[in-house]
Amino acid sequence: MNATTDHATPTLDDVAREAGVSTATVSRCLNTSDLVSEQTRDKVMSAVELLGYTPNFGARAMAAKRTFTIGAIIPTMENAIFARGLQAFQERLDEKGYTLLVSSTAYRPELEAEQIRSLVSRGADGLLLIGYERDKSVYDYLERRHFPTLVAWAFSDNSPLPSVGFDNRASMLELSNTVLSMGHREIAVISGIVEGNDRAAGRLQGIRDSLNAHGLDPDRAPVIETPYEIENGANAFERLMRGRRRPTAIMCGNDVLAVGAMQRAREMGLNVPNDVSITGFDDIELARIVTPQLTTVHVPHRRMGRLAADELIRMVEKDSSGESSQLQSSLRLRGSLKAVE
Amino acid sequence: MNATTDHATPTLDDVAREAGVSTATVSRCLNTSDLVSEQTRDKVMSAVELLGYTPNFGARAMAAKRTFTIGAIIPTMENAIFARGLQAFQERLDEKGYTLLVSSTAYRPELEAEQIRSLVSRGADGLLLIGYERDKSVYDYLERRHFPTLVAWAFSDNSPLPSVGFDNRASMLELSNTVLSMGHREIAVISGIVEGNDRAAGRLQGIRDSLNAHGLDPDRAPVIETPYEIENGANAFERLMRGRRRPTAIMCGNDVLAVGAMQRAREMGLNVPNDVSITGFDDIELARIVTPQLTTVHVPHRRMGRLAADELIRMVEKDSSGESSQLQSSLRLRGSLKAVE
DNA sequence: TTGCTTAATGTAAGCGCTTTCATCAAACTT
DNA sequence: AAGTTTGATGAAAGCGCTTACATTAAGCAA
Repeated sequence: MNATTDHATPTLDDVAREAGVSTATVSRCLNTSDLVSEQTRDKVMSAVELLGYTPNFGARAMAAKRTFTIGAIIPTMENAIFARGLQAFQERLDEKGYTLLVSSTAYRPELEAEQIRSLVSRGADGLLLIGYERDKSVYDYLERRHFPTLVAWAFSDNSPLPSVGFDNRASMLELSNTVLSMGHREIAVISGIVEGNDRAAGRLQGIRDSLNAHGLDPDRAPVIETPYEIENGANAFERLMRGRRRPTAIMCGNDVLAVGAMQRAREMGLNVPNDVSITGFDDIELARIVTPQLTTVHVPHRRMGRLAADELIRMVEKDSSGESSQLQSSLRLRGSLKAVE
Repeated sequence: MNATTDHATPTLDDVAREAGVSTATVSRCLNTSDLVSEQTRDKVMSAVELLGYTPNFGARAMAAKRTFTIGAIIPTMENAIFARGLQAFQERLDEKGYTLLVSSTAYRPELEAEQIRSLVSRGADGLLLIGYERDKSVYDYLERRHFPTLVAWAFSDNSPLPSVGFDNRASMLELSNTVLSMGHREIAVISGIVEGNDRAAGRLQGIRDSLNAHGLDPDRAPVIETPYEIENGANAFERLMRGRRRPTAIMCGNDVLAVGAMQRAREMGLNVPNDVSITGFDDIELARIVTPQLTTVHVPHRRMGRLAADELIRMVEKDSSGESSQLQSSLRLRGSLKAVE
């Protein structure tokens, strides 16, 4: 049984034998090819080609203690919230010769620790996490191993890890100020689940601070917390509109909830923005697809992704112990928000 | 320097030493724990806990030749086309103790071969691919290794691999028949890129066959091929509507293109469906978010994902050499399609 | 010519696991 | 009591790589 008819996956040894050199030489060809003479390299590469050889990743990782793989754990892949930023993150990693491994917690923060372990055990060289709110034990685990880890989608001065993101509270506060300046006084909020999610909490706090600053009692504004799904936004909208104090503006924790709200408004025969104004957060593609277009907070997702990739690679390659950077968001005023008459 | 203050990742050896047993026993605890006495197991588990030990995936894969990991390669993660099906696929894998590794070709089929190699080298036990149209060398590579591989999102009798999917041509033919039966005679098509994409090709062929069956010349219908992105759908729409023969109905290769078309229609001041009817394919969430709602072909994505997971696991565990199954799609007639007056 | 440097390659250890096989004590047979 | 089975554990090989170190041949200076 020779290598060509053998059904097992070919190994470095097979290649070495086929090319008539040692395994060390084959390995050098594949990794540091300038250490090998051209003639030998050709021989080896032909053998690689002939056998259809692909290096075994696990073996390589074990021997080299390096994988050129970065892990990222995001709360969801379902909707587009993280898509653009992650795409940019990935593109930049690719450019620099790294591979991205993504996993999702499906918004169950308790799964994160397990997924971190999984990515670490798979040999990831570094890790991207979303937001800084998580169990201390997770930080301990990463700390103990000196594991290069970066936080994105949130920025805070007292994050235990370097972060690349924006100030969720301040961004939402700005939007809320605008809403109030348009004469709205009956504000309702459809928020993401705040527990374990600093971004959602920050956004909600932004609204409360804004109300406070305008002399309104934040505790009087109805708030519904619900997971980021279109259907949930729709249901929350209906509940709010059927409530005692009918809001003139509903501020949503993100665009997904806002789009759900708009959908239900249409189903209920309510006109946005004439009967009620609706705002979102993130400025995903969806925000400009709905009718009317959605007023929201634009986050520079692509830039955030690129910056995160650059910084994380710097950390992995020991050129940095992790620098944080803060990005600015900006308002996008569109048809779904209208001044009170 | 003992294990507790040591910064390196703890290994099986460390655990064994801490627990005062051999590495074999620790390994057995972690894998086939019924072979170990309760007393020993407790000792070992405490040590695992204490050290924060996580097995090294690569080493484990190398020794066990098994990873309980399944790879999937999809054309894009950007839009929601594959999201629902993949989600169901993943959920079913999870239930059965497998982990999913996803990578995307960003609609560049030439990247697929490389990604397959990457997943194989990472030790995937099986592979899910989308559609059956790909270079023969890819099939050879998989064949040579007897690598368990399943095709989804397409069904064809002569696929070189077992497949779980639906008949793209027949599905689109049915929709097209409906459009024609509503009196439309000036049909235009916004198709995905056909080359290297059997699903897109099948759908286009379905329209052509339908036209033919109705005594219309398929070659007279304008067709624009463009990648599946909202913006592209919008641009194609504009070109078609500014063309010489203005269509009364535009059939799109998927919902993403259709939504783009609807968006541009609105921007151009055209009313859907009064000025022009628009149809999609896939029935993703977006189809019911736009105004008017989109007429499209509903594909049972979740069921496809689950079936694919079940069958692939069966193949991996050698209980099956791969059975194909065909799913039925169904029409969703909504506001974006209207009969010609 | 001799000795020294350099380039190209080989040898072999070791990365962290799983698993076969051997060992040994305890628990049964008869 | 002697032999046999059973259950729990350990020793060590080997999975497929990378790399430190050793070796060899070639090139060069003096």
